Amino acid sequence: MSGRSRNTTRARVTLSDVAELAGVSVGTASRALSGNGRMRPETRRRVKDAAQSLDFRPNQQAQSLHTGRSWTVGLITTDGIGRFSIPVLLGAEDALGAGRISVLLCDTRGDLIRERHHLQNLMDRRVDGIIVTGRRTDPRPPLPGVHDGVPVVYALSPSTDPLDISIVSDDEQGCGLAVEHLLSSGRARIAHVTGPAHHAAAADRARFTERLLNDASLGFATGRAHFGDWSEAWGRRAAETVLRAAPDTDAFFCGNDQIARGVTDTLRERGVRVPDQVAVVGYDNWDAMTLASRPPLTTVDVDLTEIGRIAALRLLEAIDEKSSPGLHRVPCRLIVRDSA
Amino acid sequence: MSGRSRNTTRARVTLSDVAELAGVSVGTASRALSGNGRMRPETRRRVKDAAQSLDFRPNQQAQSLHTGRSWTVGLITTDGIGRFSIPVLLGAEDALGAGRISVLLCDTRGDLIRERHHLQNLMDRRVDGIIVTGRRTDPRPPLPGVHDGVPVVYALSPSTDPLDISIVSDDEQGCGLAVEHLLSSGRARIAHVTGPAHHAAAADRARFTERLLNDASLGFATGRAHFGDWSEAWGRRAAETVLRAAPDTDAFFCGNDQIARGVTDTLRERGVRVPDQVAVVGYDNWDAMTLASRPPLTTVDVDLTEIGRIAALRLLEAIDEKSSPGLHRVPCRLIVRDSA
DNA sequence: CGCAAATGCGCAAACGTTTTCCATGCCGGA
DNA sequence: TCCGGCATGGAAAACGTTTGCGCATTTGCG
Repeated sequence: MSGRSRNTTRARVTLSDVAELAGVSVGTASRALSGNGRMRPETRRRVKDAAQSLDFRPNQQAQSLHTGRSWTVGLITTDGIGRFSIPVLLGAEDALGAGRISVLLCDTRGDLIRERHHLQNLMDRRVDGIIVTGRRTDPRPPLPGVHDGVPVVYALSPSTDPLDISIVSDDEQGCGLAVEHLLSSGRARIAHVTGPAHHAAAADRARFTERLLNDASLGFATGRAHFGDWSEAWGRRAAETVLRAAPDTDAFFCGNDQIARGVTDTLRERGVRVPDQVAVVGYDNWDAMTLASRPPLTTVDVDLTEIGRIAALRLLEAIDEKSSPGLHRVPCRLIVRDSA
Repeated sequence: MSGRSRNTTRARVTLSDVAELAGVSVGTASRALSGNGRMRPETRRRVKDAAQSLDFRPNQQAQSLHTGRSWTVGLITTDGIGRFSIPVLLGAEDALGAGRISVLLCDTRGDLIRERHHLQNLMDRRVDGIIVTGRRTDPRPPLPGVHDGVPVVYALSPSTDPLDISIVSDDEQGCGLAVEHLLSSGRARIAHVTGPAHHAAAADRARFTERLLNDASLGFATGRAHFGDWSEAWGRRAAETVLRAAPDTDAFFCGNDQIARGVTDTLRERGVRVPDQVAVVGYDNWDAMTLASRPPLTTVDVDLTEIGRIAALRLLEAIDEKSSPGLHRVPCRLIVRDSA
């Protein structure tokens, strides 16, 4: 056996090795490989063959140093990396990875010190752009101290500055899908159970839903939205409350899937048939909840991956100076299962 | 208002700007800031002051080009970025970010082509090391074509090559915790419900559990482990089966929390009191399942964050040539809640 | 066949650092 | 007074690319 360890390739090959083998200068070799400059086809061939036979790969650091582009973007997630930021991240990585751009991951865990530190690091590395994302849909203050020419896109949590580029979910349209679906299947006594009132996701959805019901000359079955937390336990409790306050309720529209599942459990245990007697619609389309629920939940899918993808595309535009500032809303989709 | 957009700082400052302001040469400025070389304290001060007043930050790309270290590691996740790889990733990012090392994220989505592509990209960027992680605990073939001197650590899914550095969860010890807990609380008719037999996580845990029961002169309550999938629905069905086959079963040890929750639901609906009559123990400590379950689940916590952290530390060692090859097992913890 | 234009390719600067080597200038000691 | 040695800091090479410039050499056209 050779002394070289397994799974390895030979030491690093530089452009000058290629040039030497091809019998040309480094400059020519560079132009031959990049396609720039005019030269005899035969020369180009010779260089390309040399590069191939040596398995040459250009040193990105050297390239970046010279061109000023690092082909890297920073992805800052503020609220830990969780169920919401992952799909966004995936969508972004997908759109960026299609080109030669890589993603530097930074988790700030909601800590401003850490955020500044990571930001500084990203600037030092000369990233071409930055995507900021977070768990909550509440607006967040813009990143402080970003250098000129480094564009930033906010995904999921928009920036408070309307001139920044932000990509968010279209909650209003999402609520529209749910309400529409319930109304068109003949429901008219709709209750709304959701998360904490101080979360934008809860407050906004409640507001939109109320307006939509009003537009149909209806209101909440219980006269108000029920704010609590995002848990199944709250869903279970709230369902009891609603059934007591408005026994003729024929539908629950819930602020997320966990609440919806809790509601469904209470209904089933009380012998209320879903969806025959009461319909239930969730929000988020979280498989682990919607599929395990009995019956599986009809829900509003916030297309997080698409949000990430669009954020990445917008960032690429901005990097190419084709900026398009402002807020962009990504539509939701209704996933119809058995609960409504 | 100035023409400069908000939230920005002045154009990039280089070391030569600093040197000029301090009235020294670039070389001297470099030494002054890095602490290398001897020089008059006053000169060093002058340079440092200049650097500070200009808000100088060295260009990482230039540094890396010269020193050969990129202060970057690649994190390849093979199975999409999911519930299991996230905490690993977080732990790694945590341990690495403490230094000046950043993480380049690569998601291969189980595609070998994509894996090669990402790997190539990481090599081109001259990463200092690579962490490979995946959703499954099944061993995976080592990364092909890694250059000499670029260490690789496998987290969660070990490499099939025992000479590679792999960090995995200690399933045997984890099962020990669960079985121990059940036995010491007087259970003796223990059933085991778990995922697909062709998943290492399922097969291993079943094997370990059986051995542990045998050590206590016991066996599975139903005489065998029950393999299915990782879902609640399977847990619900399996519970029925077990209760029919061995009505005197007094405990369920489940391969994950979803199955455990399903089991618990069936038990409750059949009027079996948990944990009074039958105890239930899950695996993974997935909050969304364990806390929403009624009662909340006692479970084995696979310390994924710790796995990520240790993987990062091992990688750092390997980068500094203090390699420690082989498999390393991270112990689990038992989280006792109300179900057992 | 001669001249201008086009083509092909090498040279060297540049990107922003780090580091090696070397030239000062100053000290003390002989 | 002269010299060795040390402290200080400058010049320049190096890392591996890209690219502007200019010199040959070929080509085109009259």
